[in-house]
Amino acid sequence: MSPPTSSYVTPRTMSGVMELLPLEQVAFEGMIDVIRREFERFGYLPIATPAMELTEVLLRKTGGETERQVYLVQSTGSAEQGDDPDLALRFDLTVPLARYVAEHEHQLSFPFRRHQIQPVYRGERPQRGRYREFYQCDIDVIDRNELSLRFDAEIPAVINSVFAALDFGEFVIRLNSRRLLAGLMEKLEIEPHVAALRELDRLDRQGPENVIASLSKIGVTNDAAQRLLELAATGLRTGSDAFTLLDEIGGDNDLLKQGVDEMRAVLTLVREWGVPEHRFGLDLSIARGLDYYTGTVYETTLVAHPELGSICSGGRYDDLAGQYTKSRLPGVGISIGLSRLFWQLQNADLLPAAKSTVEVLVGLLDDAGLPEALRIAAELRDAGVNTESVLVPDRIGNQLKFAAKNGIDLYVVAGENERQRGEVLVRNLRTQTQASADRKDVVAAVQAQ
RNA sequence: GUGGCCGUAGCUCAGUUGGUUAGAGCGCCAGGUUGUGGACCUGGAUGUCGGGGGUUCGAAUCCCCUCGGUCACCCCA
Repeated sequence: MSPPTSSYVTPRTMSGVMELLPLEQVAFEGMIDVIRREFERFGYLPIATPAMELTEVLLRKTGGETERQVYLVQSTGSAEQGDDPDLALRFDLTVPLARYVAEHEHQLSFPFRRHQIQPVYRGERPQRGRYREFYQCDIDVIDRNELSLRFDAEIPAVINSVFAALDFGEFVIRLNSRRLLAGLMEKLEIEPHVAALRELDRLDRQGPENVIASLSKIGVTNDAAQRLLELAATGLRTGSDAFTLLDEIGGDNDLLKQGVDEMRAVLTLVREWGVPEHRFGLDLSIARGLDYYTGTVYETTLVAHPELGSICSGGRYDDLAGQYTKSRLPGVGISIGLSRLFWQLQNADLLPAAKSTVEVLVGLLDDAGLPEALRIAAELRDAGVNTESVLVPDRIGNQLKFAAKNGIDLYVVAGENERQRGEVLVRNLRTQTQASADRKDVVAAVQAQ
C-alpha cells in the first residue's frame, strides 16, 4: 500500500474496528456510564475477565461455527518453536462468565448478579455495523441448582430502566420461550428442534417462502411448517393480547404446557416489576440462534427504528457451566452490543450534539496574565469544574473557535482590561451571551451558567 | 469460509471514443478582524489516479495479476 520510496507507513487501522474521535468517545463513554449506573441500581456487581483465555477453556463448549470465528493468540517465541496457540481472545462475555463462576464458586454469593462491560473479538468478515472488536454490556444472574423464574422477569425490568435512561425513544422488549417453541414443534411433529429453531429465527431475514423451503429440507412437512409460521406471524402481542395468545396455544403436551405456563408467569411478573405494558410482550418469532438458551429469550427493538434490529438480546440457560464443574449453575442474562448500537444511533442521527468533558476553557490573551489565569483555573477545578487552560496567548477569536470546535460551552478570560478592573469575562458559547463578574465571584459566575 | 461490486485529494465524487502541466464540492490551514467562535470573502496546501506487469507514439481510462475496501450469505451484537 505505501510507496516504496516513502519512509512512512500508511497510518490505518484494520477494518472492522471502531476508533472514535474525542467527542465521539465522550458520547460513547457517556452511554457506558448510564448503562453501568442502571445495572448497579439493580444490584449487579462489576467483574472483568482477561481478554485472553486458555484455548481449552474457551473452546470447550462451542461447536464448529464459533470456533471458526475465534482469534487464536500466540507469542512470536511460541510460534517460532512450532507450538500450537494455547490462548484465544474471548468472543463473548458469557463463556468467560461460566468459567469465572465455576472457578470462584466458593467465594461468590448466590444468586450472583454480575455486570461486565468489555470488548470481545470475532474473526468475521466485517460488515455494516459489525465489528471484529466490539463492546458488550452484559448482565447475568447465576444461581445454584435452581434459578427462580422471577429472575426471568427482573431482566426486562433492568432493560427497561437502561433504555429509558439512555433516552433514544420508545422501545419494546420481545419475550418468548424456547421451551414453548419446543413444545409447539412436538405438537406439530417437527423433529429436529434445534435446526428448526434456527430456521424460525431467520424468518425476518429470509421471508416465509425460503424458511418453508429450508424446513422441508430438514424433513418438516409443508403443513407443519405452514402452521408454525402462522403462529410466528402473529408477531408482537402486548398486554392482555399476549395472554389470549397463550390461551389459544393451550397445552397439548407436557413441554408445551410447561412453556406456556412459564411464559404466562414471566409476563405477569414483568408487569409486577413495573415495566409499562407497551414496552414488553410475547413474540413467538423470537427464537435466538444460540443453542445454549433453554427457556425465556429476549430481544429489544427501537419502535421508531425497527431496521436497526435487536439492540439487546439474551435468555435463560439451564446449565451455564456444565463444561467446567459438576455444580449445576442455571442463569439468565442479556447483552447489549454497544459498539453496533452506537454506530447505528450515530448513523440514524439519534445521538445528541457532541459535548466535551471540558466544561470551561480559561483563556489567555497576554503573557502577563498567565499567573492569574492559572489561579482562576485552579479555583474552578477546586470547585469541581473540569477546566482546560490556554497556556500560550493567542487571538481571542481563535480561542473561541477552539472552544466551539471542541464542544466546550464556557469561556472565561481575564485580559489586561479585566485585570485592571478586578473582573473576569464569562462567555457562554451556547447561548452566545457574556457578562463580566467580579474576580472573586468567578466560580459562582461559572456555576450560574 | 462462499459469492457480487468498487479502488482518482482527509471525505463525497467528476474526468467526454485512450490525447498536453488531473478537477469540483465539503473539510483543513492562513489572512480579512494585533479582545469575540459556527456566517461571509480572499488565498493556500494535499494526489507516484491502490500496487505491479502488459498493450500503445501516448493509459486515471484497455488487458492480466495482486493488494485493499465494501455488500450479501453463513453467523451474530
